[in-house]
Amino acid sequence: MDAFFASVELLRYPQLKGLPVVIGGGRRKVDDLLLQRHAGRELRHIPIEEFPLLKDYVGRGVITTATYPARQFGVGSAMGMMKAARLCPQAIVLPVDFDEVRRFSRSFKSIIRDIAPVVEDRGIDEVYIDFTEVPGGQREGGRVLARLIQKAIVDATGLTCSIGVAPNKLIAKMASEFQKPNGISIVWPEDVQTKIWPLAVRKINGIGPKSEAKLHKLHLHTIGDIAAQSRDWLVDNFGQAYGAWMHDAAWGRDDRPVVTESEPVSMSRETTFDRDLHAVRDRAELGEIFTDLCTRVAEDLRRKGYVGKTIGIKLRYDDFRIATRDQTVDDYTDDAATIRKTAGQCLKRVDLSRRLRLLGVRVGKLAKADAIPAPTAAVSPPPHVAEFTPDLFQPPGVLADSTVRTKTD
DNA sequence: TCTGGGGTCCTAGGACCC
DNA sequence: TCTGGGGTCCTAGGACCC
Repeated sequence: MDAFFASVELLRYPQLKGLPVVIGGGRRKVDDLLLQRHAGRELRHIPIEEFPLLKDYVGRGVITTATYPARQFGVGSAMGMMKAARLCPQAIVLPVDFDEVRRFSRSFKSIIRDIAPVVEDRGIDEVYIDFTEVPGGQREGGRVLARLIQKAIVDATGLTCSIGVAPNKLIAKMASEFQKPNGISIVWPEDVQTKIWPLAVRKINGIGPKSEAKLHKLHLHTIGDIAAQSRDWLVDNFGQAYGAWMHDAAWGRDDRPVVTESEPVSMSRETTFDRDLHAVRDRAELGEIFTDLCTRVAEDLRRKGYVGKTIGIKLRYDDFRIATRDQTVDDYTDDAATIRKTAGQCLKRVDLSRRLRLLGVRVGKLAKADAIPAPTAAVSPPPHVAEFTPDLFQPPGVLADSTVRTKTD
């Protein structure tokens, strides 16, 4: 989908069309006042001058989506709001309306599935579609079907998308970027040398900032530069799995299927604080946030019908270092109090002397709740078992955690 | 003036088992 | 007295993606 979050907002505020608009920042920080002032009035009649501007933004958010006019100023996804404000102070800023975005996400995906049923979910604004067996899917190299999908989506939602058609997911993903916005691009196997090899290595889905930096250090800048290396050389420099994959990717080889169904692996909630917090000095505030995160993860699990048995925490320190701890318990759970207790034990095993900017809670090793029999009290060990088995080789702070493991003693 | 939130997958060492 | 080769699970960190 083209500039998805921003496009969804433009449906409500068509008066902003053609202007630099960015979506992002904290929830409800930006336009509550605006909406209050205009309660009962049609949103498309709110004067442009009354929308909040990026230069007035304060906070720690990043940009989720920028409209194409805003991108001309160098503003883009994942950029900090403060930096964006310097590049384009006059941009209008709106918060993310997740409920609305999810509504449109479900809508465009369902429209696609009605036309071509083999669809792989790739997040809120992206899918892979298998054209192979769709009637007419091969006409004009897929262009006819791509046009049909674009038209069906724009007719139903008013939103545009860009489509890449290629022999595999790897090339299709790159092709989808060629004609943005509202474009279609067809890439044939024989086009790899002319259309793919000149591109920067970073355009490969799977090469991120770290690998890009390493490739640059080795004087490889384009995908063609990678393709010119031997498989063995790439394996020597990037490891067996990644090196071999990189070689295949540079040659446009990818045999991954379009996967239509998958089970979640983990669910988590995390939050960045308005200001950095200290475990001791801001104990009460942190405690509240912690409980809230556990409650919300538990709600997510129940709403979606899952239970999990690996419970973990994530911290981000003021210097941006990340620490994670997790612990696998004996019984699957979706209970907020259980999650909080176990996550609390994880918290004791991590350095809390530094100030924190983020706290997160995660539940992994998920299973469908209805596939797991409810745990019975009878299988729990008597409490005294735990009390008499302290582990002398662990530092004092870790003792609490050893009590949980004693069932296996 | 720094840099969100929700995910997946991979690696690597250690415990433990047969 | 010196010591195998599988395998799985757990944990921590990290790269990457949308």
